[in-house]
This record gives sequence, C-alpha cells and structure tokens, in this order.
Amino acid sequence: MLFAKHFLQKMNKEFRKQESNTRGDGYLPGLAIDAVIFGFHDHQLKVLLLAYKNTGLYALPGGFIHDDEDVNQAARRVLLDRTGLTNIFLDQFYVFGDNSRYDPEPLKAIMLARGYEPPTDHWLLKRFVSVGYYALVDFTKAIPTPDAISDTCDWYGLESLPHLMQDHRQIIQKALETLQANLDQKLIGFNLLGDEFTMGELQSLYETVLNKKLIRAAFQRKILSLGILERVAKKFTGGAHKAPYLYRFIS
Amino acid sequence: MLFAKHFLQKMNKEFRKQESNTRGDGYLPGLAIDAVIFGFHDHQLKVLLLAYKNTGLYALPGGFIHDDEDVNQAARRVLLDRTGLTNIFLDQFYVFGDNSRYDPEPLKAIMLARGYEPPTDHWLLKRFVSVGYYALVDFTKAIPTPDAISDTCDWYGLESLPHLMQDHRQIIQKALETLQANLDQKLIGFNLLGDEFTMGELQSLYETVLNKKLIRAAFQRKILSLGILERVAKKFTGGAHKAPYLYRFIS
DNA sequence: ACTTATTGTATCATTATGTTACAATAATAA
DNA sequence: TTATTATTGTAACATAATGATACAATAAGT
Repeated sequence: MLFAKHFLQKMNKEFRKQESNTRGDGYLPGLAIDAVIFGFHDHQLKVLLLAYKNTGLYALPGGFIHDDEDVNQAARRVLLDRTGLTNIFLDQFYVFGDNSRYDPEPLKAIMLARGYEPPTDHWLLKRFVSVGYYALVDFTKAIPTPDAISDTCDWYGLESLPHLMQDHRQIIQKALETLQANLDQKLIGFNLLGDEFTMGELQSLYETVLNKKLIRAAFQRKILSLGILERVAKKFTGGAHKAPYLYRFIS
Repeated sequence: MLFAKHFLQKMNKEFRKQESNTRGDGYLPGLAIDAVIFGFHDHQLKVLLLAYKNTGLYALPGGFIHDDEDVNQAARRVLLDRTGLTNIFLDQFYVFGDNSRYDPEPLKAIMLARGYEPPTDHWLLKRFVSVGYYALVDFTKAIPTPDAISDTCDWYGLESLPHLMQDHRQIIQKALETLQANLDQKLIGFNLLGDEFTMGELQSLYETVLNKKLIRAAFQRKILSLGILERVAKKFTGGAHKAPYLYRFIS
C-alpha cells in the first residue's frame, strides 16, 4: 500500500514534469507510444485501458520517449509501469502518422481539468506520430496500474470496449489483426496463458483470437507435433470427467 | 533533359530549404523515412541506393515529413521522387528508434562538403527516429533519380552492396525478412515483375526472394490453383525449346 | 528432319489435415 | 459400490495438399 502510494506520487511527478516543461525538454518531440496490451480471461480477449480523470475519456496506455532512450525501451517502460511485468512479448505493429490524427483537444482538456492552463505552443499540444506496440501478457500476473492522469487502469473485453479517445479503437483493431496473422507462425499465443495450461485452454485461446471454431482432434495433433509442449501432470479440475493433462511451453 | 534539369533544381532547392532552415520549420522534428526499394532483374534482388556527394557514402533513399503531411504520404513522395512511380506496393515494416543510431557526423560532412557550416543545434544534426518502408517496383519502369545531395541513384544487387551509412544495411536486412515472410500470404511478388511474365520468371523470383529451390511442377500447380493468374498468349523467346505462356496477375 | 532444352501437365507417393469413433476416467448420482 | 456423465487422448480412416517422377509438346538451332 505504501509502495503503491509512492508509485503514484512518482507517476504524478513524471506528468507534472511533462506538463510544466512546455518545450518538452528531455523528450523526443512529436513522437509517442501506444501500447495494446492483450490478456486472455474467461474465454475472452481483453485489453488494458486507462480512464482519464474528469474527462470521461478512455485511452490506451502510452507515453513519450526520453531523448536518450531507445523507442523499444520506452515501450517496455510503459508496459512495466502499467502492469508491473518485464520479459513480456512486445512488438511494434504499425506507425500511426496521419495528419488527420492531430487533435490537441483531449490533452488540453486533461490539463485544464488538472488546473493547468497550457500555452498554445505547449509541446504536448503539437502533432504527434504514434508507434503502435502490442504485448501479450498473463492476465493473472499483470497488476493494472493507472498513470498520473488517469483514475483507473483496467481490463476491457474486445467485445465491450468503452468509447475511446482519438483513433485508439482503430489501433486496437490493427493490433488484433497483427496478432491473428502472427499467432500460428510465431507461436506467440502461449504468452497469453500461465506457465501451465490444458489443451482445452490453448484451443479456446486460439479459437478466441482467430474468431473461429477449430477441430479438437486435429488441433491437438498439430500442436503436439510441433514438439514445443512438455506434458507436466494431470489436472484435477473438479469436473465430472477425465482429468486433462497440463502442458508447459518449452524452448 | 530539360525536365530532368528542372527536377534536379527543384530537388536542390528542397534541400537548401531544409539546410538553411536551422530549426526545421515545416517538418516534423526528429522523424525520418527510409525506403528500401526492391527491384528484380537478372535473377537478382536489387535495392535502390544513393551515393552521397564528396563523401563516399551510400545510403537508402529517405526524407522528412512535412508538418501537414501523412507519414505514409511522405513515403510515397520519396518513392515518386526516386523512381517516378506511383501506385506502387509500399508498406511500413519497422521503426528504427535506438538511441545508439544517433550519429550527426554523416549529415554534417555532407553539409560541410556543400560549403555550408551548420550550427551545432541544427535540426538535421539532432537525433532521428526512422520509419522503415519497403517498396516493390517493376525494375524496368523505375527511373532512378538522385536527390539534391547525392551524385547517383542506382540499383545494387543484395549480394554486392556497397558500404552503407549508419545502420542502413540492417534496415535492408529487416526489409528482406519482411518481404520473405509476406511473399506467400500477401501475394505481393507480382509487384516485382512486369505486367506479363512466364511461370519460369515467377518461379525464379520466388526462389531468389526465399533463397531456396522450389519444385517446378508443384510451384506451377500451386500458383495456378490460386486463380489469380490469367493466361495471355505464348511468348516466342528465341530459345531452342517450347515457348512458354505469358501470364497476367488479375484481381 | 533431327536434336535440344524447356514447358505444361499427368501420375503416383508422401505428408498434412478433416472427420469419426472409442476407450479412459474424474466427479456425481443412484 | 456401481452406474452415469462429460471430457480427454488418441486411433483410424477419408480427403486434401504437396513432393517426386515422367512424358508428350514444341520453338529454334543444326
């Protein structure tokens, strides 16, 4: 609890720095990061969203890049700050750089709501190009943590997203398409599950991501033939049926 | 000829604008585009490279983004300026944003060689993040055209690249990996050929890109089964053998 | 007219995937 | 204790995709 308080104070301080520093010294100008952080729970794909204070706006976790920081590293920092996780699958998927995205109003509203009146040439009100990242995390391990300017940080099912700021809904859509395209080739699905899982859970994950039914026998045969799973033990679920095996992803 | 001269003067004017405008007004700060433009000729994959004046440096075609321009549109502009082509396959593949890329020396050398001594805080000497694009063009239709600060613009085989500026070789490598990964799924290979081509040419292209031999009968059967090719006419090549059919890509 | 190299396609072999079936079994109910 | 139930793991067969081989067709050179 004390830790959390310290953390929030630190976060708040970070934004105050960005806010009062009207020229944006110490940050790469005009470049931001947006992270689509996927989790899997209750047979649903979820994404982590922030609710911004006093504005009724929802947004993807994001941030800016320190002027001596790798862009990829900045994305890892955002991921760590919002979930507490490191060593997570994280990859770029698209740069959102249309001029039509430019809209200073949301951030202006947020700053005004904080009691700060920014000059019109404030760096945060200029045009930003955003690098989109997607991350796959273990839903049970992530600790959703709001940033300085948001009230809440929580999971939302892809089917029931709230109204999102700017083009964040399209960003999520494009991230989902990337995930679907890469699921088979790169074998990244396991990042959405815990260390141990049943074949049924894995199939449910695949069906959810790809949004289509898969044939149980063929799925199991295919996955096992890849030689990337290790059978661990039986799982006694409490269901009125044979207990499934637990598997672990190897190599 | 007159047209080419006009064009070069216009190009030169553009760079003079970027050079003398030490704050970079009118451009997005710290963001650039690098384009890996692939062509296919003589059973080889080639990329378009610029040789920079007086420096012995070779580099990928690139450019900056006007402050009211879409990033993707800026990439199309670069592609048009270097090849004269529009309506070309062009896609983002990666953002190169490591801090270790930062090296103002090459551009400084270029400006000095032009007889211009930039101030140390000149915008072109600051850190840049680069959005990588790859394009697939018809080798015979492209007209390689140098920009204001380069002597030549020419095709170089992937196996015999000259010494490249900064991390441009890694950028080409990553572009090639993206092309290989997308060749089958997105059916983009046809963009590297002319309007009409033989099955042998198409197979040679696939073998070159994927860097492996393919089985002729299986390749032909597979490609034809996709229903994306239309048989046009016979091609009388002058070879001492049966004349192959010409195909055209449809839909 | 004969030779040569290449093309288009047929045929069979092998591998991968779709489909059905069934024994094994953990929890529940009788 | 024993039957019931739902689910799992895998075998078995059917169908589809791909690999491998063969061969007739044929432009152009000899």
